[in-house]
Amino acid sequence: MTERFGPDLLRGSLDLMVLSVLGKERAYGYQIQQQLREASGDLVQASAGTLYPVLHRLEAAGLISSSWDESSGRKRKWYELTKSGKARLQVQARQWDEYVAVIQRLLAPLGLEKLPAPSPGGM
Amino acid sequence: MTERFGPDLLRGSLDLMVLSVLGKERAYGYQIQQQLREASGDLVQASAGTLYPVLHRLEAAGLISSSWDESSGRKRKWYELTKSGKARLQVQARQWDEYVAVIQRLLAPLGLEKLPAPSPGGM
DNA sequence: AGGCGATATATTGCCACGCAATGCATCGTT
DNA sequence: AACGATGCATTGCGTGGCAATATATCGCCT
Repeated sequence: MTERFGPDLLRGSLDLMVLSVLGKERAYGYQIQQQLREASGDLVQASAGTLYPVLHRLEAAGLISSSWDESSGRKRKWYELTKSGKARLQVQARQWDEYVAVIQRLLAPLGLEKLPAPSPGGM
Repeated sequence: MTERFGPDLLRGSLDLMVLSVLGKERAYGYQIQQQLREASGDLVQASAGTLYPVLHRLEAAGLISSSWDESSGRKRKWYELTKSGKARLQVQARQWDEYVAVIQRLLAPLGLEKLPAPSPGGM
C-alpha cells in the first residue's frame, strides 16, 4: 500500500489531472477534488488550498470557464473546458506521455521488478 | 518536436532520474547531466544549479556517496548508490509506476490520439 | 432548537526546489 | 595566449502544493 503522492509529484501533473477530469464533463471544485481522490484510490488528495488556486489559475489562463449555479440547492461554481482548454489538454497529455517514456527508458535497463497485478479496488 | 520539459515536471522525478542513472553505474555530476540530456533527446536539460544541489541533497540523505578522484587528469567527484539508495530507487520507481497508472486511468477514457511512432531521433 | 459533520469556496503564509546567473579552476585546441 | 568545453559550487528569484484558517449552508441526530 503506497503512501500518498507528495507535493513534488503533483506539481508536474495536477493541472493535467484537473483538465482531464473536466475533459469528461463539467464539474465544480469540491466534486473535482472527490473524483481525483476516488479515481486514484485515495493516492491523490488535493487539499482545498491546492485545488482552488489551480482552478483560478486555469481560468485566468483562459483554459476553463466558470459559472455559479444554486438551482440545485447548493451554491456551486461549475467549471468547464474552453476551446483552448481542450487544445491544452491534448498538448499536455501528449507531453506527459513523452515524459513518461523518457523515464521509462531510464528505468527499463535497471531490471526492477514489475508490480504484479493492477487491482485498484475493483469497480 | 516537443519543447523542453518545464521545472514543474522535473520536480517530481529528478531525484528518481538521478538515482536511476547511478543505478546503472557510478558517475560524476557533469556526466550525469550529459547522460540525462542524451537519454532524453535533449528534453531533460538539468542545469548545474539544478543538478548539484540534487546530488548534495541525496548524499545528505545517505542515498548516494561521493569520492574525489583526479587520477584521470580531471578532478571529478564520483557518486554511487549506497545500500539505502538502491532500496530507495526500487521504492521510487514503483511509486512512479503507480502514479503514471493513476494518470493513465484519468486520460484513457478521454480518447486522445496516441502519438503514432516513437522515433526519438533515431540512433 | 441546538449541535455537529459534510459540503462548498476562498485566502494567507510557509517552504521546497528548479533555474538563471555568477564564480572559479583546469584541460585541450588553435 | 586565447577560447571553449569540462567540472564543481553557490546565491537569489519565482512557482506552486499545502496546512491553517475563515465563512456559509445543508442534513441529520438528539
